[in-house]
Amino acid sequence: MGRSPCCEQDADVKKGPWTPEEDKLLVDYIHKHGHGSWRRLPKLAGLNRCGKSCRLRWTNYLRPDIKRGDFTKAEEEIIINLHATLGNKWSSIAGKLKGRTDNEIKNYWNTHLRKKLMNQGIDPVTHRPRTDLLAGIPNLLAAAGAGGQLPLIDINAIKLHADAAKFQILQGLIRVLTTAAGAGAGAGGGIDHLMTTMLASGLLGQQQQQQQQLQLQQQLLQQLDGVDLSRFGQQFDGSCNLPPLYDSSSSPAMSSLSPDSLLERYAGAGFQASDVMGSPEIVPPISMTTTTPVAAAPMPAMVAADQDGGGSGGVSPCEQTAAASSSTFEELQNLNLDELDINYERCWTEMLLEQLSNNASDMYPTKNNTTDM
DNA sequence: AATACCTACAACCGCCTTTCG
DNA sequence: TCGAAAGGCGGTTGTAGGTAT
Repeated sequence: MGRSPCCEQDADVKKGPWTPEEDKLLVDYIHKHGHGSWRRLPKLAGLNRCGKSCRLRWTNYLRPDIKRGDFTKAEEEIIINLHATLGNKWSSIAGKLKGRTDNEIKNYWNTHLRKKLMNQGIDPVTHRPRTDLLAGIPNLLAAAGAGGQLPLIDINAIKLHADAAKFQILQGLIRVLTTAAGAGAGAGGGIDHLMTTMLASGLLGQQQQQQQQLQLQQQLLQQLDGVDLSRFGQQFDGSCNLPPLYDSSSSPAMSSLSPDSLLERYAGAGFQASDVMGSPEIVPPISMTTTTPVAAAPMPAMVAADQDGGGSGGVSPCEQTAAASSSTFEELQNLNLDELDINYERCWTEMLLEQLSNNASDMYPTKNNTTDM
């Protein structure tokens, strides 16, 4: 049994935006007498408002120590770091940012930071890389099986989604390094600055844990050394405009693919991906009859499967042609993200391949997914 | 110019915890 | 110790201003 609202008994109290006159009455009264009992304050101050409304107006807007204006980069970093630890404990977060109210931080999170993280490929709830880009694939394939007629699947779009998922994992890590490096230039480097920020924000207890994570990020940075990231045509804080997985405008002859062949193509063949990342348009679907693969580097999960003796039992076509291929994604794929001891439960390739193979084997249980292209 | 839609933010609501007689 | 009042908190809503059609 909850308490009744503080002003329920007085239906005549004013609601809505405060006028400058009301603000002045409230400020003048508090400067003279202090707020005392909030419930009694409105009557004493000559305001037709409920005490709770007066308290909120004072604490969120009129208090003299409130800092107005845009959030700084450093404040953003602190909010993001604290949110990763504390969750939606806005008042606790506000306690670490002088002059900012919980309400202001909450609003800023909901309107700016949440979207910013999403665009960077980071789940704003878990603060880990988003996996939702892969989430639609099982439904897609299930729909193909249930309907009896295979959908129009833009294979290049699937490839693009998968690459974007991987790319966003990189973005998440790179973001930490690049933003910290920019803010802390000349003061001992990005990592040092990040540590300083964390110390300042009261996260001393988390330091060692974070340091371990930073070491992993440094490993990544070493692997990125020499890769010209500007070639990918993406801003690290920008969003990826991904094409739909279905291309409804395509003719069936152009793009109908069984889950089997989809799996084969995705896992074994590789694609000419050099144009994909920089271009927002849908790449024309690959025809079923033009199957000459232009291989990118082998995906680690598939190489591992080959080594286990399953599948082709030998060198895959993509490995045979990898040396001659020229893909924008080669450099990223060669990063061997999967071998990094990153604290993600599963890498993107495992998730994608598992989803694809589960659906394929459900629909075609006896078929063997060998690459024979 | 009118309308619809979107975004940001102030304010409100309802529940929970703390305080106090 | 108990219950009501007061304060605190997080989620949600309302609204003003900006932008697109």
